[in-house]
Amino acid sequence: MRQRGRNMQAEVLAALRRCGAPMSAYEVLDQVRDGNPRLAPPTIYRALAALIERGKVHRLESLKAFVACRCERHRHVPIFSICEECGTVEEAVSRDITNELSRIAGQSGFAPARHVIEVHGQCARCESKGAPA
Amino acid sequence: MRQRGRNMQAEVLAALRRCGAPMSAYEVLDQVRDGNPRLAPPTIYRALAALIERGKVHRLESLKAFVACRCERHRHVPIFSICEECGTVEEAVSRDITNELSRIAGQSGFAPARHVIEVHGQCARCESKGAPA
DNA sequence: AGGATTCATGTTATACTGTAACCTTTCTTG
DNA sequence: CAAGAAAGGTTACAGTATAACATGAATCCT
Repeated sequence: MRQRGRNMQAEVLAALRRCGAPMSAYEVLDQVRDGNPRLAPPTIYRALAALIERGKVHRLESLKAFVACRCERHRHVPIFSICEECGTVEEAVSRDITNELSRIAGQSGFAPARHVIEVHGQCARCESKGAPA
Repeated sequence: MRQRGRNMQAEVLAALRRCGAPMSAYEVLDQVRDGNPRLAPPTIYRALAALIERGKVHRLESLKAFVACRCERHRHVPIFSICEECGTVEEAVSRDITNELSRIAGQSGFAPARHVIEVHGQCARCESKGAPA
């Protein structure tokens, strides 16, 4: 039951995984369109929203882009390292940070529901290549 | 010298401070436009970019919005708590978190340059009003 | 079976966010 | 004053996202 919805989601997720790097919604659209000539933005955004809901995809807020989740365990708080030279994104997890972050936010009685943690900088590879920060 | 540029920045910053809450660039535009009938987006975006550069304004990536910095000390890493009920935003600082975050990201040789930390949830006030998360 | 219902997707149109590119004005400096 | 630099004006458009309604397939219920 309720199987139809998963098709588009599967195609979108596959496109994101093939790419590996962050993709804009419109890049996903172009990829998925290959098979389906008439695909419009809402379809992609709907699939992305569902995948994010299911923890299969993350949105990189500071890049306006999307990536497939690389962790087996979904339902975690992802920490992204974003290289501004090459665009590579690493996904990490730290219970310490998320706990501490919840604690800080909670000091004023705030109830955290969703964390956005993104670190921009330069990856080891680009740094060693000599590109100055 | 070089004084002209600060006027627009001052108006934009004043608008953000008057408002207190996050504003979209186009909301700022509407505010600042009162005095200057023909003001176009690039002017606002330029002023915002300069203010962000100077640490006077932060961009809330997950809201596509801007707020005046509330801390006296600029050049810190801000941590934002964003209430999804009422839109209120609190700005906090934690050296522990930013250090730990840099450490985590640095494990793979990544050199952090800019941190984005935003926590969505429900503020104490909205929570007590009974709005269920 | 057959109609009602539900839900993903198709479709159209548009709103919102952001910037490229070029021009004009003002200020500074020699 | 001429030359140059920096800010802002202006036009136009690119990129991101969603509202609103139509369509069609699977499911449910009697």
